[in-house]
Amino acid sequence: MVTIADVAATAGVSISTVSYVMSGKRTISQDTRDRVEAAITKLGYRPHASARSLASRSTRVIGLQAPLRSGVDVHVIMEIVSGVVAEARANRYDILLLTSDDAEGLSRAAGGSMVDALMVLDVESEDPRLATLQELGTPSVLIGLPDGANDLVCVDFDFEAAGRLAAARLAELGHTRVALFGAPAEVLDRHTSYAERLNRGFLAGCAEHGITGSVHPCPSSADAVGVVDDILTQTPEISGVLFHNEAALPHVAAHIAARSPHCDVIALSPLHLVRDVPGLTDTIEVPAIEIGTVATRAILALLAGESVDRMQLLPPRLFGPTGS
Amino acid sequence: MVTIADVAATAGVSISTVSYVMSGKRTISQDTRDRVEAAITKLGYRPHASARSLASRSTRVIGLQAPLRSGVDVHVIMEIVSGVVAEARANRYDILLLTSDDAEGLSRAAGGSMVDALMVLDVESEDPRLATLQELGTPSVLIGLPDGANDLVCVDFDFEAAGRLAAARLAELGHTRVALFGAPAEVLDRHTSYAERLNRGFLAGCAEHGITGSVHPCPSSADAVGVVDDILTQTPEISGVLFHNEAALPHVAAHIAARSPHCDVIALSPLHLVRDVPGLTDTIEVPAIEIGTVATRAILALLAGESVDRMQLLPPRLFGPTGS
DNA sequence: GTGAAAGCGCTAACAA
DNA sequence: TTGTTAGCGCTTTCAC
Repeated sequence: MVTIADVAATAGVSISTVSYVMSGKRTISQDTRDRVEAAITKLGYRPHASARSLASRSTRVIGLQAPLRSGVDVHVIMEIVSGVVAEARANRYDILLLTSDDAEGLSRAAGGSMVDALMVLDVESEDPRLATLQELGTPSVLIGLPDGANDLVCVDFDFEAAGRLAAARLAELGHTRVALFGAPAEVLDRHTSYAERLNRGFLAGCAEHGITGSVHPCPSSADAVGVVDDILTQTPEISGVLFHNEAALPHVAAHIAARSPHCDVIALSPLHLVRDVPGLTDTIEVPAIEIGTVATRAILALLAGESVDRMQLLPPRLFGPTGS
Repeated sequence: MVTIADVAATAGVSISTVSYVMSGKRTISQDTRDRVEAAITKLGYRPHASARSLASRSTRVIGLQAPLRSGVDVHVIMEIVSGVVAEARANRYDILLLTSDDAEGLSRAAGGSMVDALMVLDVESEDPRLATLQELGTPSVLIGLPDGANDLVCVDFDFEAAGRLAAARLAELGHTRVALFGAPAEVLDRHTSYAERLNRGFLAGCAEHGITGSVHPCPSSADAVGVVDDILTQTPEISGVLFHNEAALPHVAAHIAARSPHCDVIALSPLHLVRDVPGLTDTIEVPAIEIGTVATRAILALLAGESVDRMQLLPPRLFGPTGS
């Protein structure tokens, strides 16, 4: 293994000079810098991450607790994760994946000094991990919006505003009886924050516009077609729908278009997933990659000791069938 | 921060004794052991991961390069990853997520001693990362099956056998003209190993049973319906289909059942994704979690210096509509 | 059965 | 502008 001492010897300088060339924390003469960099390249030197983090008390690793649970939208999780990884790497951070979605995984990573910061996805309204995060004192960012006061930084899509926006749009289209088909029952049972906020916003938006709205859980499987069909049959007045379940959308979209051609359907989804889905009136984008990017920037800001907004909600945007 | 010295002082023993209590590499008297463990608990001691790995020359971290690319089946990737994480954690290993799917990410992680081993998903037939892995000399396992000789350990589902099995089953059902709707064109263009193997096995199976088979790329979007429809219209003799595109399956399944009720459809998919999809004759399971588990066991075996099969292909299993 | 002490490879004072 | 050196917190020889 090539060590900093090898580089120093090859370049004919001391090891601290090599260290300072790499960190840029000291001014180095051009000549010295050149020789050191040449030696680094020649030897293929890579600093030993553990040695570095032991000495510098910083790992340049962010712990990411992403759930691989059922019912949660895999595409969205994947995109958030890829946004996180990309932004982290762009700032020379790596990602340690913690999927056991319990608090112990968080303490293990932080307590063992494996990470400089923690990011937690899919936060529930009353999430037991929050207390752990507070105690740990490790810089942390949540993706999601738990209830109650806490001084953790939260980043999320503004699902409540999205619900309102959809209701407003459906009212504008002239509908007076509308419905939200949303997360599967198991997600609501866990009190997943985003699902509850979307429901709340949608109903509030309906009230504001004097129209009647209802919300219905929707399974992610092919069963969704039957569920949706039943409800549209039972309540034939429903003429506008907000649909938020990426997994079920392909099953359902064509079906609604066929059975109720005059029904307007707004999808809440990452745009690329609905690009070719027929029968959609509009789409409200879930900016999944951006959520990951913004959350990561928040972590980087915390690590840099900068002040960070305790809550950052990305506003919804409405796109027509051909793109805004 | 609590260090091993604090524990030693509290327990009234030396630092090395604490270390040996934790590692179990030395026999310790019951009394000493009790006092040390009490001190560890009392102080909430967690060994510093970097210090440990610097001294022991082992990180207990596995680098996982998982693509978050388009066209690749997200559910399957997610399940493989969750299988990997679960098995790794069960053996006290953590996962460092490397998504930039280039060779540089691998050298960075291995060269910087951030990981003890590497795992690479979604290997292509001629994958530029293989040369890097060979040079690095880091214990590595591929999920996928590249062409050509290499001494890397490969784990995958036996897509070729699955193709054969599907062809045999369709022949058994009496069909003489069958088709495989498979991966999107962009996946084939990248020469992704599994797609090519599936095609090969399917066509070979058809030949073996004296029936005519054809293979067709299939987009993952809602467009799939049109593509499939066109082909079934152009070639009305097709009466049996093997379908391998999880994303498109929900769009297409009901459509085929409706337009061609006598057409048998076999899905190649993780079982839980097809549980409620109507109109499927059979399903060949893609055991995604198991792939992750088996691949991780292979890495653990390599790390333990045990001998490992250079190629481990998980055999396909056929399930009827109600399960096996 | 236990302790003392020499590193592991790096960073960052402190010195020059 | 550069070098010397004391740690960072642990593992593991060597010694008792």
